[in-house]
Amino acid sequence: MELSKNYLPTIIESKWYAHWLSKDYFSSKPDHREPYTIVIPPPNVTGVLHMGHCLNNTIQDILIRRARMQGKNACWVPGTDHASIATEAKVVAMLRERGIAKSSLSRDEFLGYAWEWKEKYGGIILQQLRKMGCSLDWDRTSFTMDAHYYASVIQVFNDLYKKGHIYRGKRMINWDVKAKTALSDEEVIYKEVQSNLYYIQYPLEEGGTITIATVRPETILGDAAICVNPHDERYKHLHGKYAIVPLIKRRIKIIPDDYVTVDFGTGALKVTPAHDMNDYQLGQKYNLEVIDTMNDDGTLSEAAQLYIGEDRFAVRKKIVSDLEAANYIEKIEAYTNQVGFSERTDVVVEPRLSLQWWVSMKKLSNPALDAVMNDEIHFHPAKFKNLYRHWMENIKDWCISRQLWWGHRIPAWYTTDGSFAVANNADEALEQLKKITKNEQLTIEQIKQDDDCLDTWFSSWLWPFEVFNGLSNKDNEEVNYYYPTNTLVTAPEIIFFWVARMIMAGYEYKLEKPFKDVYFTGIVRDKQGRKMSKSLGNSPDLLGLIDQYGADAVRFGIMIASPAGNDILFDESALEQGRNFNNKLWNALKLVTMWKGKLAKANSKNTLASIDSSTEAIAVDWFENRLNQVAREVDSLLNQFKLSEALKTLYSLVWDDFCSWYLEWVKPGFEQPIDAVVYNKTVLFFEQLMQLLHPFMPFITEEIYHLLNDQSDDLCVKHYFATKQENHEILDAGELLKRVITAIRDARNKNQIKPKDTIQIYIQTEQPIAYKKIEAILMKQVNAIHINYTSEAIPNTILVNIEKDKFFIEADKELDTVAMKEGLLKNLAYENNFLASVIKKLSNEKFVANAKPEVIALERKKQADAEARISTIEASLKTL
RNA sequence: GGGAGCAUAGCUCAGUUGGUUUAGAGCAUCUGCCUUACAAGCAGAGGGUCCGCGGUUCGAACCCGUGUGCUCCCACCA
Repeated sequence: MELSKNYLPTIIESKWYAHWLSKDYFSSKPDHREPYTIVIPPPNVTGVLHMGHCLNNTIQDILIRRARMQGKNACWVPGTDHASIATEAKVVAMLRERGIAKSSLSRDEFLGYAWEWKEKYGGIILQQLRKMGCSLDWDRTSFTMDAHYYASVIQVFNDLYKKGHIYRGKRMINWDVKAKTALSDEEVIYKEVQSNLYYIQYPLEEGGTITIATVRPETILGDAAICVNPHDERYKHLHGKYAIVPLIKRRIKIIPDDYVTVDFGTGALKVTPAHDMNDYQLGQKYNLEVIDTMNDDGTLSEAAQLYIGEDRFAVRKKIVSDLEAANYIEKIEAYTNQVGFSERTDVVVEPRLSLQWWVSMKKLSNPALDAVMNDEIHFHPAKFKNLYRHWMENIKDWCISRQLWWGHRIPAWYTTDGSFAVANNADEALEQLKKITKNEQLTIEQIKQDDDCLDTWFSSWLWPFEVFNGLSNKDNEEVNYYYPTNTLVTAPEIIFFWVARMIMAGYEYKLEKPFKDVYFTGIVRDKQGRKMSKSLGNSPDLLGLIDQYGADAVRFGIMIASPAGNDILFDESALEQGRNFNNKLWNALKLVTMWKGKLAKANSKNTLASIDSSTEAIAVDWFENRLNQVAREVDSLLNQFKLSEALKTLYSLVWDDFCSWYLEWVKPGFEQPIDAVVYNKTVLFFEQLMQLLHPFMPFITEEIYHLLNDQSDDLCVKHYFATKQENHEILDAGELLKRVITAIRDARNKNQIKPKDTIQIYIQTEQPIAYKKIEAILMKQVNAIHINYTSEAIPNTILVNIEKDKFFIEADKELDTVAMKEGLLKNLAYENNFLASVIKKLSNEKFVANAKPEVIALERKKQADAEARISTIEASLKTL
């Protein structure tokens, strides 16, 4: 079969993915084997694949494919998250385009549209994962609003309520005025903003004024007090006196409290309990009136008295000009401050007082904190333990209600008089409410379920067990087999949102950790180090990249640049490197398959020792040892989750050791046959390399595996070969050969001997046997026609020193003795300096007295070796 | 404001308990090659005050202190 000039991934990739699926290789059932389980961090059902997913899922696929090849029962569970805020926002936007307002729909009608949308677009990201080669068990595809999942969420809510961990309370919360919903603290992103600091004079009741500074002048309509520091001499005479709020003329008290900083602004703070977290706390302390001047959409309410129904930012402008007109503004300063924005809708968050559902975290968090601190759950890299501890030790209650329709509806029912009951369904709630209200006549029509939904994370924290129906069908065979899962791969950004909470839910509901290892990936940034984001437009089109470079190249590119826990700077040139690597493999395949037609008959013994030329025996022996050595290294790196390093190591093994050295060493001369034993060994090595690489680059490795040898099995499920302990003598012999070849090639280069010009080599050595063995390879690799041995220097030749041995290169060429001398002198200077530093060390009595014997022995050897090299160089200089 | 982390070649990073490290790799750069697998390639080379300063030690890229610069997390002083 004719192989294409370059590797063409597209057809090959879809061919193998379809083949693997048809063989059911990715599906897993409990059996006698050791399980290896990963649950995917479920992407938003609205999501499309971006670089973060690419990194994250490539890592998971590497781990899963490796486990599969280790003979474990690998199970990688796919799925999506209903992502309440994000999805609801998309559906609302879609409806708006069709000219439908959400407010014109009933809840059921809206949910109808939402499900329709989910069915149509919800699977896109899962299809995209197939393109990347991800070996997920598609039969297990889960969704956080599947019927059993929904039921479990409701059950957990009921259970935590019964245990007293869930309560309903009025609190200051972060309010998203666009989505009209509460946000948890984690969903607020603070950004630096250029604001103004307005200095506003409030008239004092007894005459005169007091000036306060604020960035939010529109909130003065809700002012309930002015607060000053008790020790501030400027205001001591005003404690307990009254000031008048401009424009609306409300009378407010001046109170002292340590909270106020003397040297900020004017040292006087206006207190607006309804619209600021800290002011609210002051309000509680001094029993101040809470005047909520804002509606849920960010417009001003009746309570504001002025500008009713107008937007908060419009009002800010208006009130400033009105205050200026009435001479209340003393001055306006430019001021940079941090303002909270909604993570989902990017509007300025409004602190707002509201009645919400909460989870009390303290008790739930204790076992989860311990599990990570005593390494029952391992974090990779471990530095995230600190971060985790800090958050867990200062954990605050979790606001879980969201004013949305898309999600798990809060299972609480209310009567018109405000009584409520938490239950699994309306009927149960009715029974409870009859008792609570002591009204046996209460009917189901008279009670109403809470309109709100639960925070998305309140469902995703059950993911590691509920994908196996672990709560809805307790202790079933599957959950018992697969749980706890092995590795969670996720971004450090969601360590609190999700990781911490899964650990809590795991201990609460399974009495067991949800996973053994957590691998935190870095954040994918662009070349300039900026985070990839839609608004910056710096996220590349992943599917476009896969089309352009191939999935294997994309996987390679993203992995080669991503050390564990460090951010990765994404650069398309890494994908080029990946593509080039694929091409290199492809060309090596072309070379080896070319040999197939030209096999020399293997002799009867068919063993390496029988190969008539010792040349190939050495090459084969060396590479076999090298391959086994690296296979062990890679295994150890992967055990430590050093995936990037493992890939780099394999890359170098394939490119340098296999292609640049080994294949060149065994390559037969033009039109010459290759020994069958060598050929078979070479094919075996190539297969083993493909095995090692398969988890990283599944497609090309599978293709090459089949093209090499027409195998009936598939690499995807083939178990790893057993590695052998490497022989260091053989490895050293290989290294020596490489060194000699490189040094002679360098000498050829420096003396401008054309590649086609042949040379003769004279070796002066005490160990000719070592070189006899490698003569043939050496000649081939440096284009020498003869290798001779000599006991004395050969005049008019180029000299190369390797340790104590000398190589005299005879070429049909004028020699540049000046340059050679310069080179030798440079070398000599280096060696002399080195020797001096060693001697200095050895002549230090304290060193000899204190250092370990093996360290001293080593220094002595360094000295002897350096001295030998120096005398060799000196001798060479004399011959010039 | 509180905390964590990082600083090694032009770039991205390795460098295990301090001693085969006057420091390695990939990419980029330079030189020579269209050598029958591969120019998306081959061969070779150059490139570093291990952020500054001080200390511990026989010995420091590594440990300690300090300064500088960067990144992230938490808090959110109006």
